[in-house]
Amino acid sequence: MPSQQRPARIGFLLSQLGTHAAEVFAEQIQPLGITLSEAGVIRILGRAPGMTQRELATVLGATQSRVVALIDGLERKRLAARTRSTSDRRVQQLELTDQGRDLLPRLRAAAEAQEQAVTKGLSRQQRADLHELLELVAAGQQLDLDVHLGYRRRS
Amino acid sequence: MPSQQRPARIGFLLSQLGTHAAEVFAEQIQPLGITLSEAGVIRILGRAPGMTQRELATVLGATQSRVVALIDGLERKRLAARTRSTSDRRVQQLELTDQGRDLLPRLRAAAEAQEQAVTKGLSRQQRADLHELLELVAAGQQLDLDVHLGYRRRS
DNA sequence: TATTGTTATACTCTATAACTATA
DNA sequence: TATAGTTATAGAGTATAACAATA
Repeated sequence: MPSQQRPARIGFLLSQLGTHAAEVFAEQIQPLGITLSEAGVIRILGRAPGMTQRELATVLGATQSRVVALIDGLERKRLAARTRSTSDRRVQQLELTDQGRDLLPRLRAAAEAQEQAVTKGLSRQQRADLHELLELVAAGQQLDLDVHLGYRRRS
Repeated sequence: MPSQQRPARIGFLLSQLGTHAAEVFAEQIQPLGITLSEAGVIRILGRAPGMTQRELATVLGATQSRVVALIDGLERKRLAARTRSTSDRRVQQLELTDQGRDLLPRLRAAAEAQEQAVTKGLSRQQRADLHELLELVAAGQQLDLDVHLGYRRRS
């Protein structure tokens, strides 16, 4: 029997299960040779090719210098590429390479595997209920579900 | 309309809402002058005074050197104290100071405020359902609900 | 020899600010 | 002047490994 005196709160459970879910996903993508942050960028660029670095920074909630480092890494891995915009030569437009695009289905498969692992032991109905309630919580928090915030967690 | 093509999965929602919940809690404790990690340590020491550094490392899933830094910080803030064990002088036993113990009710209040903020917009019944489902997920993942894992999230 | 804690060191993620090239 | 991106630098948090004191 642990020393827990009262039942864990929803906020605490969310925080802990969220960390756990991210760890499970990180394990799934580990064979792909990319980090969680990189996976997030690849997913975003897969959906919105041609995005500028500043736009990506806004979507991620990250600084521009962080985006520079992130794209540097993806370029080194030949997964993304920068192109100077012809209309405004200050701007870098971002694209996935063919190799980067090849990762998209593998990221979806990893997400599916994570989903199975995390909801292990829940019935189909329980999964549906949980999904609905989490969407409801997200709606109440005005969160943009299109963005992965995991890496922004602070100490 | 965002570019989301399919509904967010439970794993993704958990990860994102978990980060958000942690951020909300971090805001709540910010006036207390402690970090999330420190709040976790204070909570643990409040429940299990006399714990050794190695035990704390195990509970946190952190390294011993991380615990050294963590306790150094709490000692500097006069919130925790080390005492050499008389039976085994290699061991440091950890205690909260009076000042550290004074934080316990304030941490509980912060957790309560977080809970209200995160579950805003849910009915009493929906909160109960969500709580039950999250406990079920946690049980399936063999997580120790006594420990805050947030700071272990990797990139 | 083994264990507890500590220190030294390094790597990643993050942020701020100074800098460049363009506009 | 203002903006997009870059570089330099610094501060957390994390990990590993070498070390000191004690068992």
